[in-house]
Amino acid sequence: MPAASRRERHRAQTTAEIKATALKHLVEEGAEAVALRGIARDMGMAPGTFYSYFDTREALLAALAADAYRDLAAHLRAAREAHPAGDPGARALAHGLAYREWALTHPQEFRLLFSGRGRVPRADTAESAEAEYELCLGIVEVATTARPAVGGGSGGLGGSAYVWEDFDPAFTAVARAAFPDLTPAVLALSLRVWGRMHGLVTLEIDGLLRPQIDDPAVLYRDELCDLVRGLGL
Amino acid sequence: MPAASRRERHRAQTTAEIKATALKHLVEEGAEAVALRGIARDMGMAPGTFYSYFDTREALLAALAADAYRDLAAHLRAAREAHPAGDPGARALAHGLAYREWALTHPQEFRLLFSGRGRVPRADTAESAEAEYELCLGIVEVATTARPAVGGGSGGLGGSAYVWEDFDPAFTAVARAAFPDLTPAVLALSLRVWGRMHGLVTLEIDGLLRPQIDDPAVLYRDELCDLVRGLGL
DNA sequence: TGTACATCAGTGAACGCGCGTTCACTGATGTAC
DNA sequence: TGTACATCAGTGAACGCGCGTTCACTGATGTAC
Repeated sequence: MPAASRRERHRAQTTAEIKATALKHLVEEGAEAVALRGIARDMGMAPGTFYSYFDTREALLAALAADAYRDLAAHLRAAREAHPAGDPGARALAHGLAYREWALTHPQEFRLLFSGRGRVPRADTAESAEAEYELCLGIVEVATTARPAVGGGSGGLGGSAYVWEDFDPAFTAVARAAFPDLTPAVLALSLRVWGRMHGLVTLEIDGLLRPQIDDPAVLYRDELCDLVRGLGL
Repeated sequence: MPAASRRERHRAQTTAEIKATALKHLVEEGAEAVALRGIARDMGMAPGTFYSYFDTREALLAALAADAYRDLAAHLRAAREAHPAGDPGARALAHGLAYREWALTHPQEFRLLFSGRGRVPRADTAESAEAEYELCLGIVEVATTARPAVGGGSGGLGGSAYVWEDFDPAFTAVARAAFPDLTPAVLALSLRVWGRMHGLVTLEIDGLLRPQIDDPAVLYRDELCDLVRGLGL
């Protein structure tokens, strides 16, 4: 592969600058405030130039979303891996705490990823779908460490019987490749675990917890501890 | 009180029509699509007329949100009251199922209430604050029925020690008036219960569950059953 | 190494759109005597 | 009951804004011979 040409390097650089400028607007004012003209203005370029780099405004937002997914997934993985594999409880707890931490420090990105899909860009490229999967796989990793009690014991996280057909084939293929011991029950459990983390965090981000309780952190930690206990870790 | 004048009746009627038209747009296209000019167009009136009825676009959205809160709270209460007070487990389960049901049948209203506060109108009138409280009180009602195990037993939903000062005084005043036996621990528990219901429902509404699991209803029901069991009901 | 051609980032103007809000004004409804 | 005045819903035009996207064109960078 030959060294990147001047054009190629410049192109990559400008693409990055567009994304960086867009991200600035996203962070400061939210996704609706990410406007081609605003970005062009900030960069001192003509509005039309944008279309040399992205097909459409949606494509830009999709790119930002893919980046955010990767960033979040990396943050969660780092949190997990700060604890030894032999202590799955600590890893699960760390993952959960990191989820809230990232959401609080990146509220607009969090909203971009999780709020109001349909009007916000879907992951269409293979690249961003991969990033989305990676996030789920992190939770699956946590769930796979759960102890037998999970199966349906009266104390643990019981549930209905699940079979592979209940899930998206593309996703299960990836998940089973990553975790050979995975069972449908554990996959279902993963989604429930995600739901538990997501509920309190979303309520807090959207300002629905704050007015009523001073310190949502304590509440969230309690919930996570319960969760870890429920997983038998 | 004298009978409403012709003007008053007409005013009430037009206000209702504006809200109804706005709601139609909200339901069909989302909150961003609720536009004064669009509403005026639909109603065959001049754009400026709107300002005889609402101070601003935000005020209209706040009114819609207050209505939605009331509707949701009523739906949940009806679900609870379909079961006898002597069966708190059934009431709790019904409340939880009704939460998802309402969200699925009113996704845009659900988003209006819970997504991206800050850019969406806050409840500013005493009226809409009341509607917001009512929703919380429904969950508190569920939580107050929880059995002693809640206190911190290893099997139930344990947690940190909470005191009244951890919560918003205005809210606790209302809540304690409604439920004299209420303790800080139960109030904290209420918020956690809300979080559990909210997490999976939000993920589903935002399309994050669907791609991966075919039938989120089963998952959600499992989660609720676990919750009810955790509450000792 | 130098020339001829292709590529494509970037320009600047324009298209067409819809929005929230304001304002001077008309005309019907309500009120006071 | 009738007249004089106040209220206020409703009009229609305008203000000023920003947006996404397209298009004919310039000029620099890259490629082939």
